[in-house]
Amino acid sequence: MLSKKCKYAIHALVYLAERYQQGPVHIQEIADAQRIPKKFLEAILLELRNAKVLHSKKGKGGGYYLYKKPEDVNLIEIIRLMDGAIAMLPCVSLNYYEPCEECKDEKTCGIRDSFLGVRDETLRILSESTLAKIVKRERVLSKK
Amino acid sequence: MLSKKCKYAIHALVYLAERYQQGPVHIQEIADAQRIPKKFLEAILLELRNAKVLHSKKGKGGGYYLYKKPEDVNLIEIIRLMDGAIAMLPCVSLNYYEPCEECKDEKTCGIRDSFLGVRDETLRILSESTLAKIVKRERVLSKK
DNA sequence: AAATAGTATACTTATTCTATAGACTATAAG
DNA sequence: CTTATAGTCTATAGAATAAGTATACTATTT
Repeated sequence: MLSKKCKYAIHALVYLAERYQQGPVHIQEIADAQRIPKKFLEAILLELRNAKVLHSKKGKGGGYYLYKKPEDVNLIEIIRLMDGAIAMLPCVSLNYYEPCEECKDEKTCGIRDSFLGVRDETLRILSESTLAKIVKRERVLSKK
Repeated sequence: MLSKKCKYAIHALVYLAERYQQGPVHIQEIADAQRIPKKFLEAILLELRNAKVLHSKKGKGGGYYLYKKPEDVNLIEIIRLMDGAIAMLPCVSLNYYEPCEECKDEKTCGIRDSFLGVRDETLRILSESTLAKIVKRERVLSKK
């Protein structure tokens, strides 16, 4: 399961993607709209800013705004930033690889293969899921 | 990531699957072979026994043994028993469904779809991964 | 009867998650 | 140039969960 932090991040980013290129959005507005504790949201947006996904503008009329294009931010990137590894086992993780303590020999491990498959499919689906696609999908769904 | 408990369970079950229909295996033997703390393993095997995956025999010469056939136990079942939901969001979980607190309206949520896809693929791959297949795979791999 | 081995409950410890507090810094506007 | 606004940063507190341990009990086999 994704952490709350990660879910908050996704919702905040979708919110900002809906307002892409419409100027900075005040953090309090995002917190209110998405019902996210403001201080918690601050920490999240700060991380996203350090990862160059967002930019911020200080002072009156300031706030956060999407730096990358909505079609260039996908769910994989967000999840990795917030929750870390995507894989269900450390030994099949691309970015957070670690040998399994439990395994004697990775090469003859019959368990790995299944989880490699899961990781590949997860990666495929979630990297195709960009903020642009999510916003588009919401617009289509809400018009029905 | 899977919990240690879940990884231990998988390894213990694979160990028992390798010894299917060869009589009960003493818990200490499994603990030693897989380097699992014995007391922790007891709790795990007990749960698997209550779920009718394993049976046990008490007294001298007793131990645990696979009750279901190795081809009828898959990774999905084990993970569900040990860690709960497979899905990354509660609102796309089959067995542990809960509405998302974060969402206003599930029907117009653009995020859900992606995670539905991930869940389906994960389910497909892991339900095909039976203990029998894992054991077979290990035998093939170790002969190379 | 004695040894073996599984069953059950309770508890500890460590870690992570979620959330909050408060002081600080930069910017815009008057 | 002052004041209000709004983001930045560090620290920390409380709750929940995970991982492992201790102890007592019950059932079975020989």
